[in-house]
Parts: sequence; structure tokens; C-alpha cells
Amino acid sequence: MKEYYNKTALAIGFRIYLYNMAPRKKEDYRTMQEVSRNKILMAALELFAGKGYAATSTDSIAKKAKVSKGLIYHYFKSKQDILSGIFAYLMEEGNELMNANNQLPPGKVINNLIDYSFDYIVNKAKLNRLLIAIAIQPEVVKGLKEELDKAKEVWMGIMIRMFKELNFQQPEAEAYLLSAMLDGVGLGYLALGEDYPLKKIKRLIEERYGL
Amino acid sequence: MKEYYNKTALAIGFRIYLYNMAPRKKEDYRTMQEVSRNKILMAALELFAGKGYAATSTDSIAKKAKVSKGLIYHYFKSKQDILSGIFAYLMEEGNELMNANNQLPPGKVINNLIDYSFDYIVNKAKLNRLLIAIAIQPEVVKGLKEELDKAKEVWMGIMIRMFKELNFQQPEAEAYLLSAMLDGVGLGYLALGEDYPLKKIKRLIEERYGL
Amino acid sequence: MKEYYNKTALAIGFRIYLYNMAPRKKEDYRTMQEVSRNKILMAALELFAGKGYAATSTDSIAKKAKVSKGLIYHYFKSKQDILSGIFAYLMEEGNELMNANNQLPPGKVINNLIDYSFDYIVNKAKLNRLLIAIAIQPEVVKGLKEELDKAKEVWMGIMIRMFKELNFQQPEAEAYLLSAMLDGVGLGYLALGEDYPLKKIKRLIEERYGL
Amino acid sequence: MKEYYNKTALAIGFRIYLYNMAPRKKEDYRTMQEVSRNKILMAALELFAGKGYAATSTDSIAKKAKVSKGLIYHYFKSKQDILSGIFAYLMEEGNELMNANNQLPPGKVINNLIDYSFDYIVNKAKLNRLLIAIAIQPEVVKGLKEELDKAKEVWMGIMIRMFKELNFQQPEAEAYLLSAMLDGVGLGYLALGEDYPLKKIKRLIEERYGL
DNA sequence: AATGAATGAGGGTTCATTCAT
DNA sequence: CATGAATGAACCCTCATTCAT
Repeated sequence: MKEYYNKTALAIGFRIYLYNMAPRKKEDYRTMQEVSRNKILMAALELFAGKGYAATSTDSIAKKAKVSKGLIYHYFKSKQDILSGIFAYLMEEGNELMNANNQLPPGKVINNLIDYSFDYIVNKAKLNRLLIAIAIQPEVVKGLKEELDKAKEVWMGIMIRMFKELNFQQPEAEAYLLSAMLDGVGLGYLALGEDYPLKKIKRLIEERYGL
Repeated sequence: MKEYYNKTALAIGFRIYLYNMAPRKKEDYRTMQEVSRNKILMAALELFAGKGYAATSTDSIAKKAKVSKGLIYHYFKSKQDILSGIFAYLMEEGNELMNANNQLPPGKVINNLIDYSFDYIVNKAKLNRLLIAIAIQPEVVKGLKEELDKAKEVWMGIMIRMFKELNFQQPEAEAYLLSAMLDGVGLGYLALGEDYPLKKIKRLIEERYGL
Repeated sequence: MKEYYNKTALAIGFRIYLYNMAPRKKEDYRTMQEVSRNKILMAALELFAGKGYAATSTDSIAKKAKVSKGLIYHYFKSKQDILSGIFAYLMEEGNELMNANNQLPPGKVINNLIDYSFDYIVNKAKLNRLLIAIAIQPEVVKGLKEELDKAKEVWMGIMIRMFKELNFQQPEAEAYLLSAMLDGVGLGYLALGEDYPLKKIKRLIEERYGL
Repeated sequence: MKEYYNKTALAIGFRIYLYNMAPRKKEDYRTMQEVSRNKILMAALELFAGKGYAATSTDSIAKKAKVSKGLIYHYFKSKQDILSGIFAYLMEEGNELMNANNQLPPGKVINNLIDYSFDYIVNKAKLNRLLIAIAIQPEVVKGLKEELDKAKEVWMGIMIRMFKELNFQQPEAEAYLLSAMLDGVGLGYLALGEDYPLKKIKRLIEERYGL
């Protein structure tokens, strides 16, 4: 189990992390420069999520961000680095939610996790797709592992603790299974879209945890 | 349910389909045509699975297949078309298994499905990755819809019938949930590799179905 | 002295090597492909010699060779590799002259060397400039060292032997000094052009060797 | 001889010019302007000498000089102009040495020249490389001609006078030959490094002038 | 059926230079 | 005097696809 945390995270770990990915308020930009950096980041996020990392050209990012191609390389040292930047940004966004959940009663946390995840699966489908694509392409991720690990480590820790407190016999396996369920639902929804019977499945999952 | 068949299939549908994807014997190819075409297909399959579709060049396919670049475009009208060819090939391979399972008792089918899936997740990890990558990129797939739909339709039908016979209250949702679980486990294994507690999770799933 | 031959060669070593760099006859091209490769090579040679390696774009090479940019990378794996190709080509061209001189009496060889060099300095000034530029930029050369070493090794060996046979007291140093003289004259001619008093200097050098 | 002064100078002319290129003391700069300008100049000199003009970015100059990129263009109108600035600086530094040598006896001047040159070749190898690179790329130099001509004119005049006083029959040609020898040795040393038999060659040159 | 030479659009990236502050 | 964000052209290189043989 020792090397465990060095592995890349499940998409699930992120899902809750990123749940409330609201655009930052203008007051948050301390300097004009951050505005540009953020324009690039947001443009890239949208494009990566929409068409995938490989299919997105730096040119299209520049165009969408209404910025010169050269400026991208003023703020990021490579296309890869933009992806890292996006992750860093997303991590930051999700931190509060993380801490908030940590202090709720176990049943509520599980409940929240399921709610968040299903909401995320529907409303952030494209971002979900990006995360899954990255999760299964370990070569591309490289520099992202640290961030991914941090998120997963924290989150799986919380989940396992919850299941312990709820007296599950296999709290660790149960945490992984719940993750798998939610990831699998995300995958199914990406493939089938509106026809995927989300509600019924959600109900089945909730029943498993007595919700 | 109307647009249902226009959507691309779950990876799960494929997994069992493709379980025993034995390579054809050479004698099966009647003409030289088929030999060359198949060499290209097999080379592409291995490369796509190993490095991903985007990262695989037609050049490398030609090299691996020991065939000229031009010949690829004699048999396939584009790189995309090779991917379609791979799917068609895989479908064909899996048909017999499909029919065989259809005639077993319901509990045995579920059992087989779980066994096959876990085996597949471990031993065909790269192919699994390819299938997931394709499943979540519907734009790329385009020409594959018909094949994918056929597989999914048949398979989900079988599963739903099984759960009906086993008196599950929500047979359809249960079928989707089981698919989601297995897909989610596949995703987790791809992300975490050896550290993923496959056995314990498998046990939990089996317990759910009284196995 | 052991590691001696691993060092990059003096421009002088090349000068005689390359003396008769006549364009190959058409009969030499066995296949159509070699024509294209050679067009690229010759275009690059002219451009590198004229504007320097760094200032020559692959685009301009393609344009001059009347070939698509992509074709360059069909024959050469990088811009560097084109330079290597040029060297290989030049080496081949110079081999015969090399062998011919090896069998002449020592005085004649020295005489030829001086004649060739001065002729080369004047008539292949741009190529000379390219060689000097490469000789003093060891980082760029990398892959060229082997070729350069081969040329230098052979040539300095011949020169030292000549001076030994002519009973010079310091045959090795004398070989290096003659090389330095001729290299220095080449440098001076490149800097001053027509105003450089080539004839008078040549006379002084010849007198030193009793010619 | 008419167009003579329009040509760029030999490296040799510079070598002695620049022999004792001691950095100015800080007190010499009367205004802050000069301090910044000089920081840029010194940074550029070191980088140009080390990696070559083309391979040195204005960015790296700014970084090394601990100055903003914009400031460079406040003091210099282009990257080229920095190079000109370096030359102007070097010229200024060398003037005193020049005059000092002018008043020594002819044999001593030749002796000094050779000593200086060999010392320079070894201890200022990188700067030597820069000078040679510039000397053979006349297009790049453009704006430097005046400075270069001045240096060469003065220096060759001195040398020719020396050889006249020493009763050489071809004083002009001899001056050029000595220049060529020293330049050629510089070239050889740059190419071969430590393996170049500097001492033995120096001895041969000294013998030629009865030193 | 088969080759591989040839194409050209586009890829990510660098960099001298400008400009608003 | 000084900053560094911003520009855009150019750079080397890749690659799916076509075509003459």
C-alpha cells in the first residue's frame, strides 16, 4: 500500500473537487497580467474539454482567447503546461468544498458525493470527458501526477473513513467500488447521453448506502 | 428511448463481445488481398491500443504491418476507416461467445460476465483503454455507430432479461449499474494499475448478485 | 597523442579534399529518388555556404530545390542531417584526389597542396566560409565529427610523412604550421576579398618550402 | 587598394587591440545610464562569445544583465546594434596598448605581437571565436565596418613599418603572412583544443623572425 | 496488388521587437 | 530610466493523403 499514493487519481476524486467550477470574479485578478493568463486558461479549458487535448491547437487557443500565439508561451512553457495550469486552477476551485465535506456526518458526505457526482456528470460532461481522457493516458499526464495524487489521496482518505464509521466490513473496497460506480456512470452518460437512465441508477446506488 | 440507437455503446458491451479475440489462422484468408488487409488491421489495432489513435501515424502502421504506405489507402479510405475496420473485425470475432452465453442460466451469465470483464480488464488493458477512448469521443467514431449499436442492443437485452429472470425489481437499471461498475473498475485499473484492489472489489460485486 | 584523432578537423584538411567538387553527372543518379535527394543537397549546400547554416531556413532550401518542404524530411531526418549529408557528399567527391596525391613525391604533394588551397580559397570562398564556421562551432557539428576526423586524420598523416621525407626537423609542427598558414590566408581572403595580396603571400609560403 | 578600407578587418588586428581587455571600474560610469548600458554590453559580450550571436536571445541578455527586455531597446536599436556596441567598447579598451607598442623597437613589437596572440588564443578562445565568426560574416557586420577598418588600418601600418625596418624584402606580404599564421593557429586551436601543439608551432614562427 | 516519392497544410515553439504604463 | 506584457512572423518538423509507376 505504500506506493499507492504515487499513482494517478481516479476521475471520481476530481469530480467532487471540481464541482463548483464557477468563473472567478474580476476582483480576484490582482494584475492585468493575470487577466491574460486566465483568458488563455479558460479558452484552453473549453477547447480541451470540447475537442480533446490533442485535437486542440495552440493556434485555436490563441484565437479563442483573443490573444497572440506568442503570448501563450509567455505564460506557459508548453501546451502541456497549459493543461497543468488548468489542473492547478481546478484544484484551487475545489478546495473549499473538500474541507466543507470533511466535517459533515458520514452518511451526509456519501450523500453529497453521490449528488455532486451525478450533477457533475450531467452538467460538466465535457470536462468529465477531459479528465477521463487524461486519466487513461498516463504518458500525457506526467506533470499532472502530483496534483492528481494530492486530490485522490485526500478524497479517498475521506471516503474510507466514512465507510469505516458507517461500519462497512470492507471500507476500502467499498470506497473504490463507489468510485467505480460513479466513474462508470459518467462513462455511460458520455456514451449514451440523454438516453442513459441516470435517475434510476442513482436510486439503486443510494439504496445500497441506505439513503 | 427514441434516439437511443443513434448513440454509441458502452465499453462494457464490447468487453464480453471481444473476450476471446483469437487471431484468425492464416488459412482463413482465401486471397492475398485479405492477408494484406489483415496485416494492416492487426498492426493498427496494436498501435492504437498501445499509443492511442491520435499518436499513431499511418507511417508507423505501414512499418509495423510491413506494407507500403500506399497500400493502406488501397484498402482503407482514411486513417479513420482503419479504426472502423478494427471494430468490424472485433465484432465478428465476438459473435460466437455472445450466442453461447445467451443460452446459459441467468446466474451463470452474470457470473460469466463478471469473470470475463475482470479478466479482460487485466489482460487486455490496452485494448480496454482504446475502447474507452473511443467511447468518450463520439465525433471520432462516426462511422462506427451502426456496429456499436448492434452490439449494445443485443447485449443489454440479454442482461436485462437475466435480471428479470432473477426477479430484480429494476432489471434495466441494474443492468446499467452492473455495466457502470465494471466500466468504472476498468477505468480505475487503467489509472492505478497493480495497486488497484481488484480482487476485493470483485468480491463486493459478486456478493451483490449472490455469487 | 592518442586521443588526437577524435578532435574535429582543421578547415585545411577539407580544402584539398573538396577541391574538385564538380557536380555529379546525371548518369550517376541510379534512381529518380536520388535526383530529388541531390537537388535538396545542392540547394542546401549553396544556401548554407552563402548565408550560413543558421540563417538558412528549411523553407528556403525547399524553394531553391523546387521541392516541397515535406520531401526534405523524407530524405533527411533534420536540418542537421542535411548538413551531414553535404559533408558525406563532399567527402566522397574528394576521395580520389586524396589517393592520387598520396603517391606523388613529397615536394610535389606540398606544391599541390598549396596550389589547391589557394585555388580553393578564391574559387570556393563561400564553401570555405561554411567549413570555417562549422569548425569553430563544435556544438553544431556533433554528427559531423566522424567525417571530419576521417578527413583530417588521413590528410595530416600524409603531410607529416611528406615533411619527414623532406627532412624537416619538426615535421609535425611544420604540418600544423602550413595548415595554419593556409587557413589564415583563407580567413584573410574572406575578410578582405580582392584586396588581399594573395599572390605575394603565396610566393612567401612557397619560398619557405623551396618551391 | 582603393576599396580596401571598405573591407572588414582580420581577426589578428583585433587580437592585440583587445589583449588586455580589463573591465572598467564601476567609478568610471558617471551616470546610471552608463551603468545599465554597460551591464547589457557585458552580458551580451559573454553570451555572444560563449554561444554565438545567432544562438543568443535578447531575452537571455536581459536576464544575464538583470535588466528588463525593454531597456535593451532603450539603449540599442537592435540586437545587431548591441554587437556594434561591443565592438566600440572593445576598440576603446585596446587603444592604449596600441600606442604603447608603436614606440617600441621593431623586433620587440613582433615579439610582443606573437606573445600576445598566443596568449590571447588560449585565454580568450571564446572571444576569438566570436571575432572570427564575425570576420567571416560580412553581411552581419555592416555597421561595424568603420571601427574595424580603423583598427586594421592602424595595425597593418605598424606591422608593415616594422618589417620594413627589419629589412624584409616583402614587408607588406610578410605582415599579411604573419597575420595569417596567427589567425590560422587561432582557428586550429579552436578546432583541436588542448591537442593542438601550440608551443612547437610558436617556436617555428619565432624562428622565422629570428626570435 | 503494391510501392514509396511527393505534397502541403498545419503542428508547437521561438524570438526580435514594440508599446502602454 | 525602466518594466515586461504583447505581438506576429518565422522557424523546424509531422503527417494524412495522393499519385505516378
